[in-house]
Amino acid sequence: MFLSHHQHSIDEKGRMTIPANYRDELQDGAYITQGFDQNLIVLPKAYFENMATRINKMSMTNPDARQLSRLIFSHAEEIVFDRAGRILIPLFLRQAASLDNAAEVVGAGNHFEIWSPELWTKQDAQFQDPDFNNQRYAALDITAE
Amino acid sequence: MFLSHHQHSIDEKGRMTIPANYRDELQDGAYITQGFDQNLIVLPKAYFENMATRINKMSMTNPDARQLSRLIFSHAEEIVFDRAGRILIPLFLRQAASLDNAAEVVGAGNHFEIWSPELWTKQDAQFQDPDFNNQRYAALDITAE
DNA sequence: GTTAGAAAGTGGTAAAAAGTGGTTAAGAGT
DNA sequence: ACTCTTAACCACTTTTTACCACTTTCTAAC
Repeated sequence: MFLSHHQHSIDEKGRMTIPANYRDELQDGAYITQGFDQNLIVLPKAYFENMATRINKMSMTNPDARQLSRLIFSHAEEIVFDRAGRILIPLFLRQAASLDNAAEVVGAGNHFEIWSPELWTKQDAQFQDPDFNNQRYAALDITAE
Repeated sequence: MFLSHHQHSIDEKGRMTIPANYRDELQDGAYITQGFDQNLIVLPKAYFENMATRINKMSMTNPDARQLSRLIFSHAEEIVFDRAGRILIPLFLRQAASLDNAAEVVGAGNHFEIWSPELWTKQDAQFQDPDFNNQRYAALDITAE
């Protein structure tokens, strides 16, 4: 499970360290692609393939389905680690997420996201607003059992 | 069951001792995350995973689901004890709860909370006011069975 | 009530791991 | 064959984690 969030640097080559405690879950392979909110998403292989299957099942006559398919697949790449636990983020993905020389790596349960620090700061600020949180949590109906 | 409350210190590294009689219930693992009232909450593993499963089932194409997922997972961490029974509270959580060098550890039944002493004092003062208690809880129904 | 023992809480230190920057080697393309 | 790009490797710095030792508080027995 991908939790917490960490700020890491991106060097001129586009290399970024993946948090050490995330790497185990990516052992069997992983993919990076464009997210829905001007961010990037990284998914373990099994999860990505599951998603791919579902998208492929959608009707090709549905314009939205075609768009979704393009968004995910044409921007996806398999992830490769170097010895120091870094991955190379392709230039087109860095541009898509407005990434420069730093990034926020954000856990999201079964996957994690990569944000530009500026955009993440805005996003995170919302989470400090109690009213906002109450509304979101209400959808969950948290109970002990 | 987590009962009573204790004031403990937080050192420069962010370490805080968990009350000895709380530790047994966290034996199988636990998570710390942001609470609703400018505090932190600590949940036993089963409780947290139950919630996580529900969130992960939601569709990634739903913007609200994505928000909720980020809110919960990016602010949560698994708890690890050192030999002295302490946990490390990450800086971003300490900031979210206005924690400095001391904290109030507050039992809440199936989980417990961590408060800044100042905020807890305010909260606690309300409980000493009979009128406040009477009005506030009238709508909630508590029966033996 | 006093004292001894044990447990809990706190502070500090050293070893290990994580993260970052740079350099060299390999390979593709011209 | 040469140049440019990419990827693997190496070395350093910083942070983190595990361990150790001390002080205080609590418990229990005398």
